[in-house]
Amino acid sequence: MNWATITFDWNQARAFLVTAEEGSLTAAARALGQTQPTLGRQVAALESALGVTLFERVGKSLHLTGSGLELLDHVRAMGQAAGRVSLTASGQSQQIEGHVSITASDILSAYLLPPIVARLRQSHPGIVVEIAASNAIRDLTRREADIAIRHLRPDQPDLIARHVGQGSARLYASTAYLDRHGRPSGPADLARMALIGFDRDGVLLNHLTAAGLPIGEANFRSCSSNGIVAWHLLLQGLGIAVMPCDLADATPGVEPVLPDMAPFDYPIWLVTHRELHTSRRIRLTFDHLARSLRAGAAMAAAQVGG
Amino acid sequence: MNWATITFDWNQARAFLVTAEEGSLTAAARALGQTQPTLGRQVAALESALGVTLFERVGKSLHLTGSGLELLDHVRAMGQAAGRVSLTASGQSQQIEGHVSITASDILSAYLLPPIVARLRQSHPGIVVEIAASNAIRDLTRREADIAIRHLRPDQPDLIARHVGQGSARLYASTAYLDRHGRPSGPADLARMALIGFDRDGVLLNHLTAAGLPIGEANFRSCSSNGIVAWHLLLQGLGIAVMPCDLADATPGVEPVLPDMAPFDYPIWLVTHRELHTSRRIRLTFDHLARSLRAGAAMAAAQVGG
DNA sequence: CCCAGTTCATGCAATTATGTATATACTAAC
DNA sequence: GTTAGTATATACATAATTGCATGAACTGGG
Repeated sequence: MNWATITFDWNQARAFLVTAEEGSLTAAARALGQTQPTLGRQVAALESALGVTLFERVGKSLHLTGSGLELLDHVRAMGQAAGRVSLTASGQSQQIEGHVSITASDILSAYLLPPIVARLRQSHPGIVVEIAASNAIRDLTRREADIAIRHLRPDQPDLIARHVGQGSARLYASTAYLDRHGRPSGPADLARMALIGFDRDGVLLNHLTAAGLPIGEANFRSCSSNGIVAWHLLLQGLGIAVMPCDLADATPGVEPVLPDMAPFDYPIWLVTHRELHTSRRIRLTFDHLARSLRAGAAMAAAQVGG
Repeated sequence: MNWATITFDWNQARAFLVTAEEGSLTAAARALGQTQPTLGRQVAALESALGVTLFERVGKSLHLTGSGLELLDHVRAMGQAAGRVSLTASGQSQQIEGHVSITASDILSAYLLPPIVARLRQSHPGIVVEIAASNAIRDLTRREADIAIRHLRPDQPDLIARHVGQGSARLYASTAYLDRHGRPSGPADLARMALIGFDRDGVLLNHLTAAGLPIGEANFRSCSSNGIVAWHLLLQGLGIAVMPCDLADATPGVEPVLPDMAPFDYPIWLVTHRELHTSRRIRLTFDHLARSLRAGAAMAAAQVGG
């Protein structure tokens, strides 16, 4: 191998990659945790080292040149390989100390995970947990998180999934709202009531009409893709929403709507990347989450049953 | 993309790659033009950053751990992508100033290229030429040289080849040797004479017996894979060797053996990588070599014919 | 036209990495 | 056992890189 050809500065290549992908030096600096002057100098140094103009400086913004576009392909390949290095390294790392990122829906993140993480950090203070609360599904194969809590069984072969239990959800509203608008005695009464939705694309609507509820788009008077916002809309008496039983049942001033209706059951899956499951630190977190969620789901099931 | 995962130091990754491939920090430092302490610190820093032990320090030598082996695959992919970056960059570079490496057989390198390179450097002082004299075929796809002079038409599709003429070779010996051992009057007389070979694998022998010469392994009394050494063995009167006509005919004290025999003709191909042919600097060198070699071959052909 | 909001470039101080020289440890051969 | 050869670790002075603060230039909106 002719090593002389790869003696350009690889960190400068990374600077170029992130700058090109993010669109500006400032954004790249944000993404990499460096500063804009540093990135600017690194890209300039790479241009000088390779003898190629990568960006055209047209005042404010940087525009990729044709040469830059050609090079970007290969630098992107470097980046993907670097990602695999990082993934494999995390998997191989047998240290307990270190960073673990968990992604889950915002409601789960806010109301279920904190006590679980607290116990984990008590028993293993070296583990630094980052919770990425998001209702968008993070791509574990792109390393957007180490562990994900999902409600669908993942089908990608390079992911490991464990079914840790069943969650239940029902229709809830605040006592104030029900006092004002009356408590529905059967599904038919819902037609005239206000519902709080999660999104605009009607997934929730389809789900509810499939359960035989006589509602339409007009029933959704407010909505938020953020589950916690939806929860607070409910608390403020803006209407009826589907909420996890264990959260709603434990909240004073909130009561189930149509309590005799069967709850919606959803599975809880714990998912991680196959490579990461060999990491002691991540496996430990994974197992702790599995135990805690299983216990929590059992407790919630007991609550619902009782 | 989650850039946070690739924020480990990529130069440290390169240090690990070259150290693992070369087998020691010292060798890696040699290969990269750095020093052993630097490489040692970079590898150690990478181990610390990734939380993985890459090498086991058993006294003198470093042994890759299992984790290191796993990671090496992906770091190697980074290196290959880096090589493509470098290749593409050289191709995209429109600068005349810069480095061009040429590989050719040692005889060609020593006796034919220097005046050609001298003229090139006179007209374009910014071009720094490196001549890699080697009878081993360098791999242009691995960027072991920018331009190669070959005697076989290359068949790889990503290489560009131009046929720049025909070279001629004959059997030669020093006048001193022929005075001592007599001048053969026909091919049959060669059986008792000393030949100078290029290598041990008999390629030359096959070539000569195919031409109808009655010789065997026993005729090769001396040999060197280095063509210049073989040439000096000839000059010292150690026997008969196949040599390019334009070199031998221009050397006093050297005369052809069996001058009526048809010369061995071999093609001269100029080869470069498809990517590099878009580079102004390399294309200029390529064209200069093509012109010069074509003229040289024509001149030599005229010499042989006359 | 001006102004807020961004973005890239530059000067300077502090940090960080690098090379030189040297010490130490191991292997192989006589 | 001893010695030459080779490899990795450490101390310190030097060189390079980084971040901060600031300036300059462009975009879009009122």
